[in-house]
Amino acid sequence: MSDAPKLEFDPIERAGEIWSRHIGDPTSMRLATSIMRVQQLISAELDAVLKPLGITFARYEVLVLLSFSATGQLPLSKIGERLMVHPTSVTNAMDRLETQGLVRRVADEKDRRRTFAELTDQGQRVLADATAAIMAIDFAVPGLSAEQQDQTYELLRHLRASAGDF
Amino acid sequence: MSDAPKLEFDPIERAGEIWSRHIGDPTSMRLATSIMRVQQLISAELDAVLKPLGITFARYEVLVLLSFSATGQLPLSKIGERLMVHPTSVTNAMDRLETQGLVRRVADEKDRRRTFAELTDQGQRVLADATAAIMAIDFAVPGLSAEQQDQTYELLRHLRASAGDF
DNA sequence: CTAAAATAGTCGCATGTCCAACTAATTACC
DNA sequence: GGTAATTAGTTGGACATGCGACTATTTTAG
Repeated sequence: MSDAPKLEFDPIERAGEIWSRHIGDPTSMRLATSIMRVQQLISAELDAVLKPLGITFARYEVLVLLSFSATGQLPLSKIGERLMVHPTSVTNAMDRLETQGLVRRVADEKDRRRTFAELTDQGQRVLADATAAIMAIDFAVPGLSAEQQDQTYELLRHLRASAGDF
Repeated sequence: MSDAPKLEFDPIERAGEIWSRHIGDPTSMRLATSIMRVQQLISAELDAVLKPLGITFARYEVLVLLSFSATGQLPLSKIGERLMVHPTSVTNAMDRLETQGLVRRVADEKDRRRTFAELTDQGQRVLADATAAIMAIDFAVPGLSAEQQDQTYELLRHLRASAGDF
Protein backbone atom coordinates (compact mmCIF):
# COMPACT_ATOMS: atom_id res chain seq x y z
CA MET A 1 0.00 0.00 0.00
CA SER A 2 1.05 3.55 0.57
CA ASP A 3 3.90 3.95 -1.82
CA ALA A 4 2.51 1.28 -4.09
CA PRO A 5 2.51 2.41 -7.69
CA LYS A 6 -0.78 4.19 -8.22
CA LEU A 7 -2.66 2.57 -11.03
CA GLU A 8 -5.21 4.88 -12.41
CA PHE A 9 -8.03 2.64 -13.50
CA ASP A 10 -5.92 0.40 -15.52
CA PRO A 11 -7.11 -3.17 -15.90
CA ILE A 12 -4.92 -5.47 -13.89
CA GLU A 13 -2.61 -7.18 -16.27
CA ARG A 14 -0.57 -9.76 -14.54
CA ALA A 15 0.50 -12.83 -16.46
CA GLY A 16 -2.79 -14.62 -15.98
CA GLU A 17 -4.91 -11.78 -17.26
CA ILE A 18 -2.61 -11.18 -20.18
CA TRP A 19 -2.75 -14.79 -21.19
CA SER A 20 -6.50 -14.83 -21.04
CA ARG A 21 -6.51 -12.21 -23.73
CA HIS A 22 -3.60 -13.25 -25.88
CA ILE A 23 -2.95 -16.92 -25.54
CA GLY A 24 -5.76 -19.39 -25.35
CA ASP A 25 -7.52 -19.89 -22.11
CA PRO A 26 -5.64 -20.59 -18.89
CA THR A 27 -8.58 -19.87 -16.68
CA SER A 28 -6.67 -21.44 -13.87
CA MET A 29 -3.72 -19.20 -14.57
CA ARG A 30 -5.93 -16.16 -14.42
CA LEU A 31 -7.32 -17.39 -11.14
CA ALA A 32 -3.85 -18.13 -9.84
CA THR A 33 -2.56 -14.64 -10.48
CA SER A 34 -5.72 -13.17 -9.04
CA ILE A 35 -5.20 -15.13 -5.86
CA MET A 36 -1.63 -13.97 -5.66
CA ARG A 37 -2.73 -10.41 -6.03
CA VAL A 38 -5.41 -10.67 -3.36
CA GLN A 39 -2.91 -12.25 -1.03
CA GLN A 40 -0.60 -9.32 -1.66
CA LEU A 41 -3.34 -6.88 -0.72
CA ILE A 42 -4.38 -8.74 2.39
CA SER A 43 -0.84 -9.25 3.53
CA ALA A 44 0.00 -5.59 3.11
CA GLU A 45 -3.10 -4.56 5.01
CA LEU A 46 -2.43 -6.87 7.91
CA ASP A 47 1.20 -5.91 8.20
CA ALA A 48 0.28 -2.25 8.06
CA VAL A 49 -2.15 -2.64 10.93
CA LEU A 50 0.33 -4.59 13.01
CA LYS A 51 3.27 -2.34 12.29
CA PRO A 52 2.52 0.09 15.16
CA LEU A 53 2.71 -2.89 17.50
CA GLY A 54 6.12 -3.82 16.22
CA ILE A 55 5.22 -7.19 14.73
CA THR A 56 4.40 -8.66 11.36
CA PHE A 57 1.60 -11.03 10.51
CA ALA A 58 4.01 -13.94 10.33
CA ARG A 59 5.09 -13.34 13.90
CA TYR A 60 1.53 -12.64 14.96
CA GLU A 61 0.50 -16.08 13.80
CA VAL A 62 3.10 -17.62 16.06
CA LEU A 63 1.70 -15.71 19.01
CA VAL A 64 -1.83 -16.81 18.23
CA LEU A 65 -0.77 -20.40 18.00
CA LEU A 66 0.98 -20.29 21.34
CA SER A 67 -1.93 -18.62 23.08
CA PHE A 68 -4.27 -21.38 22.06
CA SER A 69 -1.99 -24.20 22.93
CA ALA A 70 -3.30 -26.21 25.86
CA THR A 71 -0.09 -26.18 27.84
CA GLY A 72 0.89 -22.69 26.85
CA GLN A 73 3.93 -23.93 25.03
CA LEU A 74 4.62 -25.63 21.73
CA PRO A 75 7.67 -27.32 20.18
CA LEU A 76 9.07 -25.22 17.34
CA SER A 77 8.52 -28.07 14.92
CA LYS A 78 4.83 -28.08 15.77
CA ILE A 79 4.61 -24.40 15.00
CA GLY A 80 6.11 -24.86 11.58
CA GLU A 81 3.76 -27.73 10.93
CA ARG A 82 0.67 -25.79 11.96
CA LEU A 83 1.59 -22.68 10.06
CA MET A 84 2.91 -24.72 7.18
CA VAL A 85 6.16 -22.91 6.88
CA HIS A 86 9.69 -24.22 6.71
CA PRO A 87 11.53 -24.91 9.98
CA THR A 88 13.96 -22.13 9.19
CA SER A 89 11.09 -19.67 9.02
CA VAL A 90 10.10 -20.64 12.52
CA THR A 91 13.64 -20.19 13.75
CA ASN A 92 13.69 -16.79 12.14
CA ALA A 93 10.38 -15.68 13.64
CA MET A 94 11.32 -17.04 17.04
CA ASP A 95 14.63 -15.21 17.02
CA ARG A 96 12.87 -11.93 16.42
CA LEU A 97 10.05 -12.59 18.87
CA GLU A 98 12.52 -13.61 21.53
CA THR A 99 14.62 -10.52 20.93
CA GLN A 100 11.46 -8.49 21.36
CA GLY A 101 10.75 -10.30 24.58
CA LEU A 102 7.43 -11.64 23.36
CA VAL A 103 8.26 -15.33 23.57
CA ARG A 104 10.76 -17.50 25.36
CA ARG A 105 12.59 -20.66 24.29
CA VAL A 106 12.37 -23.45 26.84
CA ALA A 107 14.37 -26.64 26.61
CA ASP A 108 12.47 -29.91 26.60
CA GLU A 109 13.91 -32.19 29.25
CA LYS A 110 12.22 -35.28 27.92
CA ASP A 111 13.54 -34.99 24.39
CA ARG A 112 16.63 -32.89 24.34
CA ARG A 113 16.42 -32.29 20.62
CA ARG A 114 13.35 -30.20 21.10
CA THR A 115 12.73 -26.66 22.20
CA PHE A 116 9.45 -25.23 23.35
CA ALA A 117 8.22 -21.75 22.57
CA GLU A 118 6.32 -19.98 25.32
CA LEU A 119 4.50 -16.65 25.44
CA THR A 120 5.84 -14.05 27.85
CA ASP A 121 3.51 -11.67 29.67
CA GLN A 122 4.45 -8.95 27.28
CA GLY A 123 3.80 -11.32 24.42
CA GLN A 124 0.27 -11.86 25.69
CA ARG A 125 -0.32 -8.15 25.91
CA VAL A 126 0.93 -7.51 22.40
CA LEU A 127 -1.13 -10.41 21.13
CA ALA A 128 -4.26 -8.95 22.66
CA ASP A 129 -3.61 -5.57 21.12
CA ALA A 130 -2.79 -7.11 17.77
CA THR A 131 -5.94 -9.18 17.72
CA ALA A 132 -8.01 -6.15 18.53
CA ALA A 133 -6.35 -4.21 15.74
CA ILE A 134 -6.98 -6.94 13.22
CA MET A 135 -10.56 -7.45 14.29
CA ALA A 136 -11.11 -3.78 13.69
CA ILE A 137 -10.12 -3.90 10.04
CA ASP A 138 -11.83 -7.19 9.59
CA PHE A 139 -15.05 -5.39 8.88
CA ALA A 140 -13.56 -3.07 6.38
CA VAL A 141 -11.89 -5.74 4.29
CA PRO A 142 -14.89 -7.49 2.77
CA GLY A 143 -16.28 -6.43 -0.57
CA LEU A 144 -18.05 -9.71 -0.33
CA SER A 145 -21.11 -10.60 1.69
CA ALA A 146 -20.76 -13.17 4.43
CA GLU A 147 -22.26 -15.79 2.15
CA GLN A 148 -19.92 -14.91 -0.64
CA GLN A 149 -17.03 -15.16 1.72
CA ASP A 150 -18.09 -18.59 2.84
CA GLN A 151 -18.59 -19.57 -0.74
CA THR A 152 -15.13 -18.38 -1.71
CA TYR A 153 -13.66 -20.12 1.27
CA GLU A 154 -15.31 -23.34 0.26
CA LEU A 155 -14.03 -23.09 -3.29
CA LEU A 156 -10.53 -22.43 -2.09
CA ARG A 157 -10.77 -25.31 0.31
CA HIS A 158 -11.35 -27.66 -2.60
CA LEU A 159 -8.42 -26.12 -4.34
CA ARG A 160 -6.21 -26.57 -1.33
CA ALA A 161 -7.31 -30.12 -0.84
CA SER A 162 -6.61 -31.14 -4.40
CA ALA A 163 -3.46 -29.09 -4.62
CA GLY A 164 -2.23 -31.41 -1.95
CA ASP A 165 -2.60 -29.35 1.14
CA PHE A 166 -1.57 -32.13 1.70
CA MET B 1 6.43 -29.17 -1.38
CA SER B 2 9.53 -31.26 -1.04
CA ASP B 3 10.88 -30.50 2.37
CA ALA B 4 7.67 -28.90 3.52
CA PRO B 5 6.59 -30.20 6.86
CA LYS B 6 4.41 -33.17 6.15
CA LEU B 7 1.02 -32.65 7.72
CA GLU B 8 -0.76 -35.89 8.07
CA PHE B 9 -4.40 -35.03 7.60
CA ASP B 10 -4.39 -32.35 10.13
CA PRO B 11 -6.94 -29.59 9.64
CA ILE B 12 -5.18 -26.46 8.56
CA GLU B 13 -4.93 -24.25 11.55
CA ARG B 14 -3.62 -20.88 10.63
CA ALA B 15 -4.80 -17.87 12.57
CA GLY B 16 -8.04 -17.56 10.65
CA GLU B 17 -9.11 -21.11 11.20
CA ILE B 18 -8.15 -21.01 14.83
CA TRP B 19 -10.17 -17.90 15.42
CA SER B 20 -13.19 -19.37 13.78
CA ARG B 21 -13.19 -22.02 16.43
CA HIS B 22 -12.10 -20.09 19.49
CA ILE B 23 -12.96 -16.47 19.14
CA GLY B 24 -16.20 -15.39 17.62
CA ASP B 25 -16.47 -15.52 13.90
CA PRO B 26 -14.06 -13.60 11.69
CA THR B 27 -15.25 -15.29 8.53
CA SER B 28 -13.22 -12.79 6.60
CA MET B 29 -10.15 -13.66 8.61
CA ARG B 30 -10.63 -17.30 7.86
CA LEU B 31 -10.95 -16.46 4.21
CA ALA B 32 -7.92 -14.23 4.34
CA THR B 33 -5.66 -16.89 5.76
CA SER B 34 -7.02 -19.40 3.32
CA ILE B 35 -6.15 -17.13 0.45
CA MET B 36 -2.67 -16.65 1.81
CA ARG B 37 -2.22 -20.38 2.04
CA VAL B 38 -3.44 -21.01 -1.49
CA GLN B 39 -1.12 -18.34 -2.76
CA GLN B 40 1.73 -20.06 -1.00
CA LEU B 41 0.89 -23.34 -2.71
CA ILE B 42 0.53 -21.80 -6.14
CA SER B 43 3.65 -19.78 -5.81
CA ALA B 44 5.71 -22.76 -4.73
CA GLU B 45 4.35 -24.81 -7.59
CA LEU B 46 5.13 -22.20 -10.19
CA ASP B 47 8.61 -21.54 -8.93
CA ALA B 48 9.31 -25.25 -8.80
CA VAL B 49 8.31 -25.66 -12.43
CA LEU B 50 10.39 -22.69 -13.53
CA LYS B 51 13.42 -23.58 -11.49
CA PRO B 52 14.98 -25.85 -14.15
CA LEU B 53 14.86 -22.86 -16.50
CA GLY B 54 16.75 -20.72 -14.06
CA ILE B 55 14.02 -18.17 -13.41
CA THR B 56 11.38 -17.48 -10.80
CA PHE B 57 7.76 -16.56 -11.37
CA ALA B 58 8.48 -12.95 -10.50
CA ARG B 59 11.02 -12.72 -13.28
CA TYR B 60 8.83 -14.73 -15.60
CA GLU B 61 6.10 -12.14 -15.27
CA VAL B 62 8.50 -9.49 -16.43
CA LEU B 63 9.34 -11.53 -19.52
CA VAL B 64 5.66 -12.08 -20.31
CA LEU B 65 4.96 -8.40 -20.02
CA LEU B 66 7.78 -7.48 -22.36
CA SER B 67 6.80 -10.05 -24.94
CA PHE B 68 3.32 -8.62 -25.21
CA SER B 69 4.39 -5.04 -25.38
CA ALA B 70 3.65 -3.50 -28.75
CA THR B 71 7.09 -2.03 -29.27
CA GLY B 72 8.93 -4.87 -27.64
CA GLN B 73 10.16 -2.65 -24.89
CA LEU B 74 8.70 -1.12 -21.76
CA PRO B 75 9.87 1.55 -19.28
CA LEU B 76 10.73 -0.03 -15.94
CA SER B 77 8.14 2.11 -14.22
CA LYS B 78 5.46 0.66 -16.48
CA ILE B 79 6.50 -2.83 -15.52
CA GLY B 80 6.14 -2.09 -11.84
CA GLU B 81 2.78 -0.53 -12.46
CA ARG B 82 1.48 -3.47 -14.44
CA LEU B 83 2.73 -6.08 -12.05
CA MET B 84 1.80 -3.94 -9.10
CA VAL B 85 5.07 -4.27 -7.35
CA HIS B 86 7.35 -1.63 -5.90
CA PRO B 87 9.88 0.02 -8.20
CA THR B 88 12.69 -1.57 -6.25
CA SER B 89 11.32 -4.99 -7.02
CA VAL B 90 11.53 -4.19 -10.70
CA THR B 91 15.10 -3.01 -10.35
CA ASN B 92 15.91 -6.21 -8.54
CA ALA B 93 14.26 -8.46 -11.14
CA MET B 94 15.84 -6.52 -13.98
CA ASP B 95 19.29 -6.80 -12.48
CA ARG B 96 18.98 -10.54 -12.33
CA LEU B 97 17.40 -10.91 -15.74
CA GLU B 98 20.05 -8.73 -17.26
CA THR B 99 22.81 -10.70 -15.60
CA GLN B 100 21.25 -13.83 -17.05
CA GLY B 101 21.21 -12.18 -20.44
CA LEU B 102 17.45 -12.47 -20.79
CA VAL B 103 16.69 -8.76 -21.00
CA ARG B 104 18.54 -5.59 -21.82
CA ARG B 105 18.30 -2.07 -20.43
CA VAL B 106 17.99 0.57 -23.10
CA ALA B 107 18.21 4.28 -22.40
CA ASP B 108 15.30 6.45 -23.48
CA GLU B 109 16.60 9.37 -25.52
CA LYS B 110 13.39 11.33 -25.31
CA ASP B 111 13.14 11.28 -21.54
CA ARG B 112 16.52 10.68 -20.05
CA ARG B 113 15.10 9.73 -16.68
CA ARG B 114 13.66 6.60 -18.14
CA THR B 115 15.08 3.23 -19.03
CA PHE B 116 13.45 0.67 -21.26
CA ALA B 117 13.56 -3.05 -20.71
CA GLU B 118 13.87 -5.20 -23.80
CA LEU B 119 13.83 -8.96 -24.33
CA THR B 120 16.96 -10.55 -25.76
CA ASP B 121 16.78 -13.50 -28.12
CA GLN B 122 17.70 -15.78 -25.30
CA GLY B 123 15.04 -14.15 -23.19
CA GLN B 124 12.45 -15.02 -25.79
CA ARG B 125 13.60 -18.61 -25.88
CA VAL B 126 13.47 -18.96 -22.11
CA LEU B 127 10.07 -17.31 -22.06
CA ALA B 128 8.72 -19.79 -24.59
CA ASP B 129 10.03 -22.72 -22.58
CA ALA B 130 8.72 -21.28 -19.34
CA THR B 131 5.27 -20.70 -20.76
CA ALA B 132 5.16 -24.25 -22.04
CA ALA B 133 6.19 -25.55 -18.65
CA ILE B 134 3.53 -23.55 -16.87
CA MET B 135 0.82 -24.47 -19.31
CA ALA B 136 1.64 -28.08 -18.63
CA ILE B 137 0.91 -27.86 -14.92
CA ASP B 138 -2.00 -25.59 -15.53
CA PHE B 139 -4.21 -28.58 -16.03
CA ALA B 140 -3.07 -30.32 -12.94
CA VAL B 141 -3.62 -27.40 -10.60
CA PRO B 142 -7.41 -27.18 -10.57
CA GLY B 143 -9.41 -29.08 -8.01
CA LEU B 144 -12.15 -26.87 -9.25
CA SER B 145 -14.19 -27.17 -12.39
CA ALA B 146 -13.88 -24.45 -14.98
CA GLU B 147 -17.11 -22.91 -13.73
CA GLN B 148 -15.96 -22.99 -10.17
CA GLN B 149 -12.73 -21.35 -11.19
CA ASP B 150 -14.59 -18.58 -12.96
CA GLN B 151 -16.84 -18.22 -9.98
CA THR B 152 -13.91 -17.95 -7.61
CA TYR B 153 -12.24 -15.49 -9.90
CA GLU B 154 -15.34 -13.35 -9.93
CA LEU B 155 -15.63 -13.37 -6.18
CA LEU B 156 -12.01 -12.41 -5.80
CA ARG B 157 -12.44 -9.68 -8.35
CA HIS B 158 -15.05 -8.06 -6.13
CA LEU B 159 -12.72 -8.40 -3.23
CA ARG B 160 -9.89 -6.79 -5.15
CA ALA B 161 -12.08 -3.99 -6.35
CA SER B 162 -13.35 -3.11 -2.93
CA ALA B 163 -9.99 -3.63 -1.31
CA GLY B 164 -8.92 -0.77 -3.51
CA ASP B 165 -7.15 -2.55 -6.32
CA PHE B 166 -7.49 0.39 -6.81
C1' DC C 1 23.75 -53.52 21.68
C1' DT C 2 25.62 -51.02 17.97
C1' DA C 3 25.14 -48.90 13.43
C1' DA C 4 21.90 -46.67 10.37
C1' DA C 5 17.93 -43.81 9.80
C1' DA C 6 14.92 -40.33 11.31
C1' DT C 7 13.88 -36.02 13.87
C1' DA C 8 14.66 -31.11 15.82
C1' DG C 9 16.89 -26.85 15.24
C1' DT C 10 20.19 -23.79 13.45
C1' DC C 11 23.21 -21.41 10.09
C1' DG C 12 24.48 -19.45 5.63
C1' DC C 13 22.83 -18.24 1.24
C1' DA C 14 19.60 -16.88 -2.41
C1' DT C 15 15.16 -14.56 -3.58
C1' DG C 16 11.55 -11.37 -3.43
C1' DT C 17 9.11 -7.41 -1.39
C1' DC C 18 8.70 -3.01 0.67
C1' DC C 19 10.36 1.46 2.78
C1' DA C 20 13.35 5.53 3.24
C1' DA C 21 16.43 8.27 1.10
C1' DC C 22 18.97 9.98 -2.71
C1' DT C 23 20.27 11.51 -7.65
C1' DA C 24 18.95 13.02 -12.07
C1' DA C 25 15.79 14.85 -15.15
C1' DT C 26 11.39 16.90 -16.50
C1' DT C 27 7.22 19.47 -15.73
C1' DA C 28 4.54 23.05 -13.30
C1' DC C 29 3.78 27.41 -11.73
C1' DC C 30 4.42 32.24 -10.13
C1' DG D 1 12.49 31.95 -17.13
C1' DG D 2 13.74 30.16 -12.87
C1' DT D 3 12.53 27.69 -8.72
C1' DA D 4 9.48 24.10 -6.76
C1' DA D 5 7.16 19.87 -7.33
C1' DT D 6 6.99 15.56 -9.63
C1' DT D 7 8.72 11.43 -11.87
C1' DA D 8 12.20 7.49 -12.86
C1' DG D 9 15.56 4.50 -11.07
C1' DT D 10 18.85 3.05 -7.86
C1' DT D 11 20.94 1.87 -3.44
C1' DG D 12 20.85 0.21 1.35
C1' DG D 13 18.31 -1.95 5.00
C1' DA D 14 14.55 -4.81 7.15
C1' DC D 15 11.75 -9.03 6.71
C1' DA D 16 9.94 -13.41 5.28
C1' DT D 17 10.61 -17.73 2.96
C1' DG D 18 12.78 -21.82 1.14
C1' DC D 19 16.93 -24.95 0.23
C1' DG D 20 21.15 -27.36 1.46
C1' DA D 21 24.11 -28.64 4.92
C1' DC D 22 25.39 -29.58 9.56
C1' DT D 23 24.98 -30.85 14.72
C1' DA D 24 22.79 -33.19 18.30
C1' DT D 25 19.65 -36.53 19.90
C1' DT D 26 16.48 -40.26 19.61
C1' DT D 27 14.63 -44.37 17.18
C1' DT D 28 14.99 -48.32 14.42
C1' DA D 29 17.08 -52.26 12.74
C1' DG D 30 19.95 -56.11 12.43
